[in-house]
Amino acid sequence: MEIILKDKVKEAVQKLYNSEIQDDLIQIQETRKDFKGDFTVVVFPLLRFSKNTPERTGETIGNYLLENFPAISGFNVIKGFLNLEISDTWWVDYFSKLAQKADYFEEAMVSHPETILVEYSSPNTNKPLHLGHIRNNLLGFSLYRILAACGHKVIKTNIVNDRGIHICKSMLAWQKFGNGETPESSGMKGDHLVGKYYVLFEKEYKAQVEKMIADGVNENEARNNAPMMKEAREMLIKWEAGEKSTFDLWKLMNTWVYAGFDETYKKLGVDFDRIYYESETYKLGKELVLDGLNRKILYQNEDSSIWADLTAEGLDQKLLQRSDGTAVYMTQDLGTAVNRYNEYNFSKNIYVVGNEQNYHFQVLRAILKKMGFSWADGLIHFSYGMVELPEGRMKSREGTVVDADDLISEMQDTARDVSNELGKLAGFSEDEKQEIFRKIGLGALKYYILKVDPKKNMTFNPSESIDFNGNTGPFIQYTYARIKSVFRKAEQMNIQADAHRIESSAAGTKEIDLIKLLRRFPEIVSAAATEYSPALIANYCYDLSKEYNQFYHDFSILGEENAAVRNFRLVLSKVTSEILNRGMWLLGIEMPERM
RNA sequence: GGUUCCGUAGCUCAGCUGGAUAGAGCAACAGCCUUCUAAGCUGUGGGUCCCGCGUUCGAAUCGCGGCGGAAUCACCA
Repeated sequence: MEIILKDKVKEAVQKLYNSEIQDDLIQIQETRKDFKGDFTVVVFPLLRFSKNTPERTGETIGNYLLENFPAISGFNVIKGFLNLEISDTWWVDYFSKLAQKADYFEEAMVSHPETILVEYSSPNTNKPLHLGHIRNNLLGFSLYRILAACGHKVIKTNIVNDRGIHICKSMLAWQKFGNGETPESSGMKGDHLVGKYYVLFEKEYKAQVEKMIADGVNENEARNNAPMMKEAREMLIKWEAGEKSTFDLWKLMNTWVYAGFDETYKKLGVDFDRIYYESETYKLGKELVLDGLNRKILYQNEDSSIWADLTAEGLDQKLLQRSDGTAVYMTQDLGTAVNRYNEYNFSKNIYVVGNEQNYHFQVLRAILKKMGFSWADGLIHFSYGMVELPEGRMKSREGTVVDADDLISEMQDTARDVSNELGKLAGFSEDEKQEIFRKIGLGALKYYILKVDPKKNMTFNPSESIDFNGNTGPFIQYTYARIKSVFRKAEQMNIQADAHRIESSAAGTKEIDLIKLLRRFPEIVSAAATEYSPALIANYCYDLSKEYNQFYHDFSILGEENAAVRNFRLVLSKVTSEILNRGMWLLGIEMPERM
């Protein structure tokens, strides 16, 4: 509609003032709620053509449109704003087409689909997943769904950081203090068990450093030479050399961790198309580094460590290979990026990684470009903010890290308690109830996290996150469940929603308000895809739910005597529920039929 | 110190490429269940959009300069 109006205004200016005018001078927007009308033309930019006051110009253009454009049924001018009223017939006609559409994503489809890799999760195998990872996983998965809904070919990738000195730390601690403990023997989830030994390492290491400092060693030296750290470094060298016992232990502990991760991913409802392991890509990274050295793009120190000089790019010197010949994080990432490009020939490779690594990705891209890979421009760091607690940052040392598994089960427990308290779901089987509680608990958690702008740091307030009122996932789920309930009743009464038989006389202003919101869905999806922001969809779904709830409250649907009006409201309800369902689907949130 | 990001109600957050009187939720208070689900709806109170300057018909939005906060600048990942 906006596009048609734009053309019409353009035509009006041309006819009335005899001037050709650029498109961007014509601004059409939805009229604010407190004014009469549907669309507003901002006339200020047009004054230079009319050479007249804003009011007179508005009047003149308004009159022209009224006479030459049947969809317009009236207008008013307030200050410099020309408010156009669109006839109900036009709206109803528009809605009728929308309601008969099978695919609500159609208009959001891009004309040139791309191959896009979305890298997310990227866990370390030495720690279980926590709240921060949840944000990562939810954002990544949702981004995948949004891009795919727009028609792109999207591949979900997950690179597992399964090598490096940090892995050796938990292995070393397990060797020293583990006494052969396994997930089976301890009853612990594998990732939690390995995490336990990582913490043990840090504790022991810290104690050694402190002791050395107390004995007069300076801090840096103590950190470097503490026995635990030395042993870990030796282990890494052994591992890179492929020494069998080290390698076997590594493999064993990895299987524990992966089993643990899979369980958590499954609960969260996320998955991957292609999993990479750094243990498989770091060698390519090392080759690249050597190649770069040969081509004099990189340089070597006397201690034989290899560096990139990025001062010309406004960055620093960056280490790419240690003096002992082992790879660092950056080396691995160089390898993975090249590996992926060779495999998929992607146009974009989106990394969902926290903003603490902004610098890392700047450097990664700079090095790749220096090496001559022009596709490095397609590497996009989707940088999201930290999750903080009301008391501040999560600190593992203080035990304030919110564990992903615990959080998920707590949310479901709360869903159960609230539901029972409200006396809902009587007469359902225990399994059915569990399934509903699962959807609500997860819905609350996911929505709470996804509704905020990804790039901002966010506060995770536990008591707020389990609130099911207001701008929350369960509120939207509730709206949906309510509509479903209407349709269950309608079926009993043998009433159907018939999108082919919508009569324009049945529309009121409240209905048209809802239609206006519904029509924005494709636009929101496109915006979410280009701005990488699931939050846009979340907030849209909330607005729509709120609008519908008011509608629901104001009108009787099934009790309505007039069949045409009843049908109109039913169709409206139907479309609302479908769009809510799809919107939430893009966020990875499931909708319960009842709650 | 360099780089990046953030600063909107007591709290958590919206506010699209500049547009009319800045919006929700939570918290507080007051109402609404014989009806299609009250996890809802209605109302009241609550603002120096961090500060200043600039750009222009018009700035929470754009630019510059401050102030405040976060992250990062490791032979950690």
